[in-house]
This record gives sequence, structure tokens and C-alpha cells, in this order.
Amino acid sequence: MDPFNALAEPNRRRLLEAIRQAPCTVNMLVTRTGLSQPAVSKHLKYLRQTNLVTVKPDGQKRWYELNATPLTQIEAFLKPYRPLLRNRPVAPEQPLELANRIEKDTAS
Amino acid sequence: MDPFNALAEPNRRRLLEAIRQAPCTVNMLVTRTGLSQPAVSKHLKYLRQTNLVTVKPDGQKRWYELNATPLTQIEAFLKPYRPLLRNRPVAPEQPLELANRIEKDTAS
DNA sequence: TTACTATATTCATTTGTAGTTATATAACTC
DNA sequence: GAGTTATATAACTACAAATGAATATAGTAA
Repeated sequence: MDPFNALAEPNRRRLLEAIRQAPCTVNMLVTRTGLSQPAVSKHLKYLRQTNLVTVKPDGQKRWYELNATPLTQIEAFLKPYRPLLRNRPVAPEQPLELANRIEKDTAS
Repeated sequence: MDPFNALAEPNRRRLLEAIRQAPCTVNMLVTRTGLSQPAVSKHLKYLRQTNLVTVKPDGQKRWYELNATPLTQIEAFLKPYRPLLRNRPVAPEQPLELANRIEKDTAS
């Protein structure tokens, strides 16, 4: 699991976003995401393994904090593409239906 | 499959890097990556579905070209993290062994 | 001690996908 | 037409990982 994989899961992006804004306990993340507690713990395990978060035990609680360092790997990959994206609005998520049409049109 | 997922696979990042530098045919990508032809075609299918590449048929060949637009989604996600990364060197890939040690130290 | 709270882990099931082999399709050459 | 080249797809295997249920661990409180 590398940072690219860690961010490939939408819920992990949500968790990281919450943690970025301020350190969070597991329960806070459960409440905010609506995920089950085991699911949150498991995603946090991956985020820990990729070093994207660190933990500070505090009694029963464990405060998860952001460590942005591994994101430099993604930044490094994106760097040569950035000149191609200057001032572009964020692309809308591609509707699957459209993707399939393009798929078929192009293939024929 | 979204752009995050598309980039989560190392070989797809390699393919995209090759295509970024100049349009490529499938065979060119097979040669450059050492992947099998079906493997390349399959990865290209995902890159097409996420709209990261476009195809220009040219006789028997099909030229794959970069479309960087979907990367704006990743850029948008990374934006709030970028101030935390100013002038940081690229983080080395985390050796699994170390990740496990941190894992255990933190858990205890 | 027991009970409670917070978090992590295990297990079983399922889903997604990477890779291989084999095959299909389409364009080109002869 | 046959043979060849370029690419895509299908069927398969293997494996990683997502999910949910149950359980384990660790700290706290009584």
C-alpha cells in the first residue's frame, strides 16, 4: 500500500480530509463519516502504514494527526502534468454511461 | 474507476508517463514497459474509461494521447495539503519493515 | 474485582482487478 | 483469397482489499 493506493479509496480520502482539518479520535471519525467503527479502524490502519497519519494515544482515546509528507510522492508524479492544467476548472466526475459511449464510439 | 484508482496502479502510472511524453501505440507501450500486450490493452481500457487518454485510430495502429483534464480532480484534492508540503523533498517510499515497526511501537 | 468505553483485530464473505493464455477483430500485404 | 500485424476481448487464476459480524485488547470508573 502506497500513498496512491491510500487515496484510491473514497472513504479514506474523507477520513484524511477530516484529520487534516484537525486531529480526530476514531469515534469522531465514525460519527462524521457514518462508517462502522471497525471499518474506520481498518482504513486508519492503511493510512498509518502509508505514514499519512500518526497516532497520539491519550488515555482510551487515540488522536490521529495528519502527516502530509507521503503526499510529496503524488506531487512529484503530478509535477510534469501541472503545466497542462493551468487555470483549468475541476473536471466533473465522468458519468459511467458517458464513459461507455466514448468507449464504444472510439472502438468502432 | 476514477482518476485516483487509475493512478493507484504503478504500471498505469508508467503507461501514462510514456504517453505524456509523446503519443504512443500499444506496441510501443508493450516494448517500453515489458508488459504483455493484453495487459497493456487492459490498462489502457481503464485509462480510457477515466478519460485520461484518448485514441486516434491510424490504420492498424491506435495512437494513445494524454488528456490531463481528469487530473484536476486529484489537484483539487491535494490543494489544501500543498501548503504543508512547501519545499519538501519527495518522501522515500516507506519500507514495509519500517512501517510495521512504527505500527507496533505506536500500538503498544 | 466488575462494568464500561474506545479502539483494534480476526474471520468469513464478497468484490475488484492484475496477469496469463487463448481467441477475436480489423487493417494491411501478398 | 491467405497470411501477417496490431489491437482488443474473453476466460481463467490468483490475490488484495472492502465489508460486516463477532471478538479481543486496553484504559477508565465504580
